[in-house]
Order: sequence, then structure tokens, then C-alpha cells
Amino acid sequence: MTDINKQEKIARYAKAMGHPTRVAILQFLANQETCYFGDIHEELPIAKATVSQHLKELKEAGLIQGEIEAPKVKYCINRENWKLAQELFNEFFEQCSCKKGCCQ
Amino acid sequence: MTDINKQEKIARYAKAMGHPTRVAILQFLANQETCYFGDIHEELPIAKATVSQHLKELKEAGLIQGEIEAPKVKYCINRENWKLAQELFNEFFEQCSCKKGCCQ
DNA sequence: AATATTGTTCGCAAAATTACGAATAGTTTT
DNA sequence: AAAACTATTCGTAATTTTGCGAACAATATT
Repeated sequence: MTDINKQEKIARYAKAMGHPTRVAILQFLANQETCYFGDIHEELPIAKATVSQHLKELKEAGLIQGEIEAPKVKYCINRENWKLAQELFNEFFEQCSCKKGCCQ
Repeated sequence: MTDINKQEKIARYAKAMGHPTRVAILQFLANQETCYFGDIHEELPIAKATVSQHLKELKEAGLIQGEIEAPKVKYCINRENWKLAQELFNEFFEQCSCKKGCCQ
């Protein structure tokens, strides 16, 4: 992956994580095996339409995935991309020159 | 730090990192000891007013800091918050249930 | 078949983000 | 003191984000 490509991926993931509600959703999902839309909605003080929208964005960013289990919809973390995001952020934060002992 | 507080901090940092240009700026700064506004602007294909705006946001999020070294302005990573962000993101990504071996 | 349940999509409004040129402010150099 | 240099702030326009209620779609239940 090129540097610029990595930057764009980081920005994409970061943007998806750039809202408290979405961080809360991710955290909730990360600590469940899987769960239904209703469970997520129950946790949050916002309208279901808004929850659905946040879920859509997280899904489009690739951090979560949903599958229909009629009549419910089951969401979970997208493990593959979660791992990728973790690696990208890790590498990103590690690269700081202050990690290399060259500054106070 | 409470869980919700952490979530908000993560969201705040993530939001700041949620734009390719800002990731590029952070990456550039992370690999310099320090540098001037002009150096950053030179790296980027956008107007200086826009660069300044992105820098302001990164500064307000706490990821960078700037100091006047007349007539220039010197920017650098805010090491303290960089470290905090690194720890928060690390903990966040680690918490996923898929890390704990309880799912495929 | 009618009704209920579960979520998504639509349509809208308010607010925030992004980007830029021009104007401005603060120093420094001439 | 004037001119030059560096970067921020202002004003504006276009786009995106956020949030909601209402309408809708799909399946399950009665």
C-alpha cells in the first residue's frame, strides 16, 4: 500500500470514528459477539432513523457489517477491516519522531 | 477517565484525523523535528488559507501545536496528546471481542 | 389475508465542513 | 518610514453532515 493510500484509508476510518455516537456503537459492537439493530438503538438516546444512518456510515467505511436475520438485522464488527484499521493507526502513531528518541 | 469521556476523546481525535489533508499534515510533522507553515504549505496542493484552517483544527483537537518564531510560525506534534491518542486508539481497537479468542 | 414487528429510506431543515481569494496583522528588512 | 515577508482571519459559496418524523418495505404473526 502506498503512503498516500494509507493516508486516505486512515482518513476514511477516522472520519467514520469522528462522531461520539459512532464510537459508542463500535464500542458496543466490539464487546458483543453480534447484536441486533434494536439492541443498539436501545443503548442510544436518538431516533432510529439516526441510528440507522450512523450504522450505514460505519458499514460504508467498512468497520462493521450487517446481515438480515428476519425480521431483525444483525450487526457486528468487520474483523478484517478492524484489524487493518488497527494496524494502520498503530503504524501511524508509532512513526512520530518522538518515538525514535531524537527529541525530548 | 470514564468510558464516555474516552469515547468523546477518541471521536475528537478521529474527527481531526478524518480528512486526507490533515492526515498528510500529521504524517509530515511526525517525521520532522519541527517545521514552518511554509514547509507544510509547500507539500500540499491547496491554498494557504485552507492549510491554515486545517492546522487550526489539528491544533484545536490538540494533536499539534504552533509557536511564533517571527516572522514564521513553527509547528510540531503535541507529544503529550499524541501519546494519549495513541493509547486511546490502541485500547479501543484491542477491546474487540475478536481479540479475546471468543469468536472465529 | 390482515396486522404487527423491525429497520431502512425519503424529505426536509439546521448546522458544520471545505475551499478559496482578499484583506489584515505582525515582523523584518530595506 | 516604507516595503516585503509570513501566516491568520474574514467573507463567501458549495457541499456534507446530522437529526428527525413520516412513509415505506420485508418478514412474521395472528
